[in-house]
Amino acid sequence: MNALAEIRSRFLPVLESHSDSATELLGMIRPAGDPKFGDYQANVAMPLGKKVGKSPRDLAAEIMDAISLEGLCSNTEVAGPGFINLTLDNAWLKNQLLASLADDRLGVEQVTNPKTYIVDFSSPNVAKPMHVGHIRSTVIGDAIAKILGFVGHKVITDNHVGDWGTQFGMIIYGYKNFLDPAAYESEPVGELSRLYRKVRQLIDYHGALANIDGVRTEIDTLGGQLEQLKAQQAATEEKSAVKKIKKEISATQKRLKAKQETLESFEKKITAVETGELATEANAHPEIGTAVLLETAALHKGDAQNLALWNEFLPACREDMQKIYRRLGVSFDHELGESFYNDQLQAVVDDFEAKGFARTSDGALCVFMNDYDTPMIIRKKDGAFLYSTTDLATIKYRDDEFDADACLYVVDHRQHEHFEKLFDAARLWGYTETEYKHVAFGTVMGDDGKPFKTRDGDTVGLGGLLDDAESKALKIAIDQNPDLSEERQKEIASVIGIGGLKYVDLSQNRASDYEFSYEKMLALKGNTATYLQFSYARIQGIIRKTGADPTAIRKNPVPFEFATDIERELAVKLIRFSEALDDVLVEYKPNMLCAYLFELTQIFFRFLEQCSVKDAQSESLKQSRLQFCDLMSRTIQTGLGLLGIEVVEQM
RNA sequence: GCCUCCAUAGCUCAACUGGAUAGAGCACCGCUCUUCUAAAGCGGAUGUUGCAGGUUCGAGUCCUGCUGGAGGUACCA
Repeated sequence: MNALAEIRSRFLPVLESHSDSATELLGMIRPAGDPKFGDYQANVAMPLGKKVGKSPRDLAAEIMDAISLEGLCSNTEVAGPGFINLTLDNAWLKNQLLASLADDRLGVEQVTNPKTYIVDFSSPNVAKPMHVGHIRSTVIGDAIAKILGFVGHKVITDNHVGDWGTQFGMIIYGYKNFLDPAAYESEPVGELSRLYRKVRQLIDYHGALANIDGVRTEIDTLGGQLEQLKAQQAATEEKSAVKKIKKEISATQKRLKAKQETLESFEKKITAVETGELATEANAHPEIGTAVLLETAALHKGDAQNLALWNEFLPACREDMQKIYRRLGVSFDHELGESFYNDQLQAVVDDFEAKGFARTSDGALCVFMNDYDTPMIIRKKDGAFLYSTTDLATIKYRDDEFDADACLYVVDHRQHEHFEKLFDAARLWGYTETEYKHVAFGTVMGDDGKPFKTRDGDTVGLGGLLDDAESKALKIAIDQNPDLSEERQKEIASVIGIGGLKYVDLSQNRASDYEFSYEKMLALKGNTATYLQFSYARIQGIIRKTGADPTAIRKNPVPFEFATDIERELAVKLIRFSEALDDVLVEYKPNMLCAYLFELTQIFFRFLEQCSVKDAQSESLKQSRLQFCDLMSRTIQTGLGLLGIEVVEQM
């Protein structure tokens, strides 16, 4: 049973007698901010007192007279301006612990009104090298899906793979012009990836070459403007005018800086090609940019050769992706990529046109919506469809097939506006029953404070990062467990290494951008998965050493004992597992569960320091502590499991 | 220009959506292993929550303005 929910349900009738918005007030009953105030606190009296014109303290007293917390709270007090502090009854707590001990679900009740959720996550582009930025959607989406499922919802996961985009035009062009047949024979994906990078580089080169003079001119112009503005500033005396000029100066400086950065990156791209081996090839393929677009267009129109190549490339690319997913332990119910929707796009566009939701503007078919300056384009003027079109088709397909109550898109926050438009368009189209939600997450930044990009050579790809995480964990695993077999050591290293990597993404508020740090990704100390996993392994050690049988512990429990304060503290935290899951689902924030597990583990390690199991003063206390250990190990295992992180018996 | 998000300890981040004295980890300095795994525990300090106002019993959180950063902004995804 969820203690918070139980307290709230006891408050509800009393609050209803004082206010019409009792349900809202329930949100003001929450875990106590400080243990000295008890376990929970109700902050309802302050706003309510104001509303009904009573002193909050009097009202709090009145509420407490009317309420029945019999058997649930042993102590209540009104404090400060009108806080109601609540302390759980120890007998009630012990009963809850016993109930959780006997329950596979650790006392977490299933929701009474299960819904169907589609969780759309990961969605990488195949055939493009994956980097560390791609891991975020995958682990966050996976965790949200698992948690939704655990609390009793029906969950359908779908990986909306990018398997139909321009990158295939590039690879096809590369295949036709630069293929190394031997390399392709022995390592097809590696060769395709090389072709992708090469074509990308040549396109960037020609793009830079074509635009660099323009950028130089712009820089000159901006520089001139800046001089003028500065002269103006010096000649102006009136305050508001000076302020205005200052603002323009700073805006101009900003633009100038941006242009200079562009210039630098152009220069880099040009030198990289001209001083390298690519120079002659660059000259031989001056029209590579348009050529690639033509290859892509041909593919989309069903050109036999390109389609055959695409069919040849795709399985290998997908298999390469699956290797990463297998290592991450992530799987999907569906992997309906963009190509899957290809033959449905025309119908979507026709429908929008027929119903008058879209009209042609500047040659493109556009959906105009009130809240936006720019329309959502669903067909380009060259007749090609876009991401938006595919997304609309996906909405329709999912509605036909799955009839979900909600659809969550776990995607980078840079696509915020795209999704706002998409959801509006979907509602316009008639999909008003489903709740669409963009579960956005922050960008992974490089150490320069700019979005993380794979730079050639000096950054590890995703696979390499996983290797490093495992090999670093392996060193410590060998050091710590010299007697274990090599196989076991490797298994431990994999669980610890991968778990640590995932935990970095999960433990942060998903909304924040975060700075990629190699050290942080591979850290095994502090607030990391390793810390949590270690508590589990410790418990397994205790169970081994004491010769206890976990099944027997659960089947024949003794009453829990609180011989020390820390045991009660641990008890309170353990029964809050269910609250932590609720907290995650309010805003789909897995870091709420990480924070819970971390705090729980901190308490647990203090418990271990203070409370010997083996040398407990009495047999009954020893049993009680074994029961704590069992509950703890299952809470960690389940909690980490919901985050997609495994545990090991020994480490 | 317009729109969205962000600014918290030296660093990386939390803060249960308006609650009581803003918390962790990292890094740094000590201490604790013949006693269930030291991948642990204990102790040590650091803050005008970017700036200026406002709203109220109460603001890191809400509103206004400013400064600084990131992203988006008609045919990329």
